[in-house]
Amino acid sequence: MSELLQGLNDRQKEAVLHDRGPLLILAGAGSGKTRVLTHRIAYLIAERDVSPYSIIALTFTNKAAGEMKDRVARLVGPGSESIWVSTFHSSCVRILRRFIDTIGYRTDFVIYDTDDQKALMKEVFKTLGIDPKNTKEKTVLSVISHAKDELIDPARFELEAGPDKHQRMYAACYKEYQKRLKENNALDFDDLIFKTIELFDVNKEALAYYQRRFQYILVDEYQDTNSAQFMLIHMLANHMNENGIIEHNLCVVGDDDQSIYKFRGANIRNILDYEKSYPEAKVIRLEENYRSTGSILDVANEVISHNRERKSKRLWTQNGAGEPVELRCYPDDREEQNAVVGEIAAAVREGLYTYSDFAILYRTNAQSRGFEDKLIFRNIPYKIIGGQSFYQRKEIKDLLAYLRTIASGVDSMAIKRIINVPKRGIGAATIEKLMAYTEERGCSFYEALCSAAFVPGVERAAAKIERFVSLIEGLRTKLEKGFRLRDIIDEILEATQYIDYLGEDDEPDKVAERIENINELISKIADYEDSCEDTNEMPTLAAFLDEITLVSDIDEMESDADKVLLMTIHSAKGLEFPNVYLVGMEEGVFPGYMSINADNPSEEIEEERRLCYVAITRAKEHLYMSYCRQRMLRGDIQMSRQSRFVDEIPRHLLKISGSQLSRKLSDDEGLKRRFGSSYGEDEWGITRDYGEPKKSTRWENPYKKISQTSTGYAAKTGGNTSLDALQSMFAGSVSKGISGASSGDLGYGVGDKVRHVKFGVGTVTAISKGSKDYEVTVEFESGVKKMLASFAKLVKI
DNA sequence: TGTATGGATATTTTT
DNA sequence: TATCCATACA
Repeated sequence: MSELLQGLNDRQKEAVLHDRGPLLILAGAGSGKTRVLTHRIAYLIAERDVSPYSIIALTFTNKAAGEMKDRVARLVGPGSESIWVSTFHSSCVRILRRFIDTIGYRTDFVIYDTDDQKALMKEVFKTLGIDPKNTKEKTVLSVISHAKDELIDPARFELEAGPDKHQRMYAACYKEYQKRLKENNALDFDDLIFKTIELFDVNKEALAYYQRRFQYILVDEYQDTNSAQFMLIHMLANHMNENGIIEHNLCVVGDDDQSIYKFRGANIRNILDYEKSYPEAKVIRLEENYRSTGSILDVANEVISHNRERKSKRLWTQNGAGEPVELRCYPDDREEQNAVVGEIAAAVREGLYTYSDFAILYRTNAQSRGFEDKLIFRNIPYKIIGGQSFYQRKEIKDLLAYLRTIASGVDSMAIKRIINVPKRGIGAATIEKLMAYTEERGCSFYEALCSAAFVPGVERAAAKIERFVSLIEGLRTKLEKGFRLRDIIDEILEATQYIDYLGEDDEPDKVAERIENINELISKIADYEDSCEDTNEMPTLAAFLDEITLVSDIDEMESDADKVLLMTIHSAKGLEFPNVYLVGMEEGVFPGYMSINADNPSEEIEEERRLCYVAITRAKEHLYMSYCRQRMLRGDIQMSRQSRFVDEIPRHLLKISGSQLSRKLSDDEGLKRRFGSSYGEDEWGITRDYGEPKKSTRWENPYKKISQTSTGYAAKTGGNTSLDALQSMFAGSVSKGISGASSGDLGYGVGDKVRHVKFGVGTVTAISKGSKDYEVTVEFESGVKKMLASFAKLVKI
């Protein structure tokens, strides 16, 4: 027997051994599907003489792709590099970089992220005279995105829009938006898939080339594919071999119970109807779970069994029952946060677990805040996944915009982002005029910049623009000369004095963090260049930019750090943790009120239930679910009831709070005092009275008050001690007021009496240096005013 | 050109 | 409650 089959169960073996033809693997959570996929690939190569070159494996995340690549490499050894293991999007980029010129784009196209899309849509609104008050860019963009998911192009959208006013407006936006993307030689994320299909439609040779090449296609997380991705896969799989037979060597792996991305266009019918698309398909169910205890799986099975639209399946394990799943009820969200964080602290203190053994999962990002406060307060290292990702940070986007500007000749979005960052005195009015010129001449924005001197109305800014253009040109020359990318970045920082610019506003704390981020970007660039050296590839700016626009937060998660992880359930998909706290199990939170009040509640609730199933099955050893009697929601206190998903779990499967909680926390006086020893024993009868929620407890984040007055200190990084926080905050407020008073050229200084045209006589209390002007604080009789020196026209008396 | 401020607005988000 | 945006002033 091949050693590739060792240690696999019968079902898994069957999946690995399956020869030709369509295969659907229904892989329950934790059933070892990555193992099956990687072993299948290895088996094809080792035992069936399939060339690595003719295998493609498609995933949704870089993380999944990376993992699979590593594991296949270990199994296959040299030669595994020629297997395409990548995300849908990167695969499409790769294809398009080679062939997109046949559908009218240049092969050096740029990829627009959400911010770029929004900015572009803003311009579309302006040209079409759409009032952004009545219509939001985001709404239109999501309409367009859904259209693209369904492969509806602007022309067809218009056709189908009919007489409906809104639809017609969307159609107009779609058309204009697409036109502008093309002018910028840009594609958005959805286009990457859409345009690949368009390419295959138009350019049959290209399609035939890839069909011939990819004899074996494997797709991970198949339940999350949308219609466009479905089409793409099926086009590729529709290859007729030399005997005139279409084999459909298409192996898809997925779990309909874990389909949680409907809102992003995922079409659950793709997996439910796989056998309809391919009647000859073989279906294999992987139901043995290697991750969780029996107790956890019992709960998961119970919850998901309430869904109607699903393929029947029941997870089981040889792991043994383990500890029962616990359910807790807390008087309010604050108590929930304290209890969870306190318990983690206690468990680590006792040496039972390390911080990284714990994950706190919630339905909405907003719920992370409270837990974060408590973690900071107790000085527990943590990491919040999601929210603002690294590449969305201002300083990173700015620098990337410089790189993009250098890389592309026609992408205007990037230029507009940085043309006045740091401030160069090129304002909105100037840009407006340049845009008009662009429109008139049919030239690109950059070309307009180059001939700024001839653009009507920008004479005054022309010199400044020229300086900007020569900066970019200089950088381009360096790039062409073969300078390393890391040196180019240094060059940019140097030439623009970017660090100084950052220092001008924001608290010192934030500035330090931003500089930290910039350093991280530089080391990422260096990493990229080094990795290219290893593989003998030419490091190009374009390739680097591709790589990072297609990366996400969770891809970057360092698994070695000992930190408590906090994330939404969506982000947790595919991950596992020894101990999971599933918090906020309340009607209105989870399932969210949006799904409860949706037009098609049953469908939406089923999706939420799948989400719940995903959350439960993340836990390996312990699962703690909790809910609150009342919670602060959008400003006011809301009463809430336990989630219907909790109702769906038979009582005997749950350990409902009780003694263990209070015993565990006996050294935590705060909790003990508040809850009493019998805290939480009465969840099901809502009898016990917890009294009025306390407005402020001793667990309240002590910085909160201060932070509001000192322009909002917010600890974003994990592991800050409270002392650090206080100190840096103090430093921040001090340096804000009195520094930089060396301003002799103003004709007055701190302590001088001055006269203002409108406010009369006052005393200067502070002067601080802005980008190119001084900010003067003056105490008038009518009150304290802050003003820019050049505007204030203050006269010393 | 920058900032202060009021008003609207508030799931989830692999790329 | 907090956050994001467009608009009004200095």
